[in-house]
Amino acid sequence: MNDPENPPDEHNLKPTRRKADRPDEIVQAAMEVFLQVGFARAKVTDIARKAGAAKGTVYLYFTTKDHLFEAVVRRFIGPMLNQMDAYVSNFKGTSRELLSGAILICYEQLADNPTRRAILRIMISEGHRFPGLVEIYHRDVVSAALNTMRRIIDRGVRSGEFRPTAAKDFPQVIVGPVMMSAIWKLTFDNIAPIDISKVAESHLDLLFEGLLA
Amino acid sequence: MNDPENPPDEHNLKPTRRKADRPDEIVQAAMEVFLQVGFARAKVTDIARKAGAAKGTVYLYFTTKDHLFEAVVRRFIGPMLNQMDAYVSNFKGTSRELLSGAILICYEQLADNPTRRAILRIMISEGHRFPGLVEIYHRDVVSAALNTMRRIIDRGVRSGEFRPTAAKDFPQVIVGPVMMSAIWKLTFDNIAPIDISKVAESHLDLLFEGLLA
DNA sequence: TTATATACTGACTTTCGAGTCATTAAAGCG
DNA sequence: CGCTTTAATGACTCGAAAGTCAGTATATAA
Repeated sequence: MNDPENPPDEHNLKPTRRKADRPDEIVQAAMEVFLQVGFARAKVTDIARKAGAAKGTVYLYFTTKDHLFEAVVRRFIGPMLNQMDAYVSNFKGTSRELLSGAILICYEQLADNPTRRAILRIMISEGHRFPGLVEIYHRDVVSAALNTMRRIIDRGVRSGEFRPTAAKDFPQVIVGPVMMSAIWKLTFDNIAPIDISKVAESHLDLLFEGLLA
Repeated sequence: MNDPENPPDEHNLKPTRRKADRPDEIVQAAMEVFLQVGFARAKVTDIARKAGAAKGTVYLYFTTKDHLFEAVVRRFIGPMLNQMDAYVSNFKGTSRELLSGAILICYEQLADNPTRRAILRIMISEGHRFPGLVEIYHRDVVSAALNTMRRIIDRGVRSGEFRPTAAKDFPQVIVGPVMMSAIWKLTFDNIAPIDISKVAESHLDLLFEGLLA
């Protein structure tokens, strides 16, 4: 390919695409608009304007509003929880500390972060129209997080720190309050705001110690 | 009223409104359609057809699609958790049993019931456009349920059965897994179905006993 | 039976926004 | 500088669905 006498694929670098980053600008703008008004009420014109372009430009890069939507979701799902695995793998302390940390990361990643919350809302409200996206979200985010939880619980059980409970089979129970917090922020926060860090604290206490005296 | 010589307020009963129950038929039909396709993609014509009427008829009773939507939500929020209070008030057993029962009712009412789940989805996805509805939902459903939880926890703490935890201040933590189950059913159930009764069981075990050995 | 009021209808009007495309502007290149 | 290719534009088309209303059907009253 990089045969010197015969400049390889001459279009590669030279044209210096004036705007190779237009697509991402548009995706970014689209995310903001979807966040504010949801998919159905988002106008392509508005997205374009926010990206500093005209409507036609959007259709230069995305064939359809639906496709643009897909691109947005893929783009923002991607960098979601690489953090977690790294954290878990090289951890040395007790399983309690480990699980606490992991759960706190979940709060940070899902409940605290407006963009991630927006994705969640989108999945819930627009999900049935885009089954492919839901699948990706499930695999890359939900399932991934739950599996991490499972691993940690296993670690704790094997070390004798944790009781062998059914929690391993239903990590949903463990992260349930995180989901609750995210939904709350999305929906009820202007009526009755909650302090996520306090919720998290209470969550961890209850999770480990239980409610009984 | 059947005074022959001077018919009192002649409009009152006589016309025998041929269809006093039309509005409710329409609301019912609207709920079904909203449940299937969401608010934005629901067509008034479809709602009308499903109610066995023509589009014009809908606008005879509801000035706007938005108003119809409001009517639907109000109608279905209403009879949501009267069950709970009755249950709690005349309960005699241990607080653990009481709380277990209350939580199971929550699962039944929110996670198991398709209509209630639909309302939840609507609140999450359409909420910002209808702040009044969210407020009602919060007051009549969410806040009501959380307060019941608080009362039960208090009862348990006073009787010495429960530890005095911060859970009383954040009952969200306690019902979090219920919310998670509802969302799961709404969003991921065809990818990875869950058995709600098993989730509930695991939830209760963990809640009372905690995770630690 | 006729007159009048009420319930209902669905063809029509209007609005709105997704998607197109002829045109313009700019960049690269000899 | 022209010539060509590529990026971008926004006025326009077109379909879809909300909302209207003149007209029809049915019931009650007289």
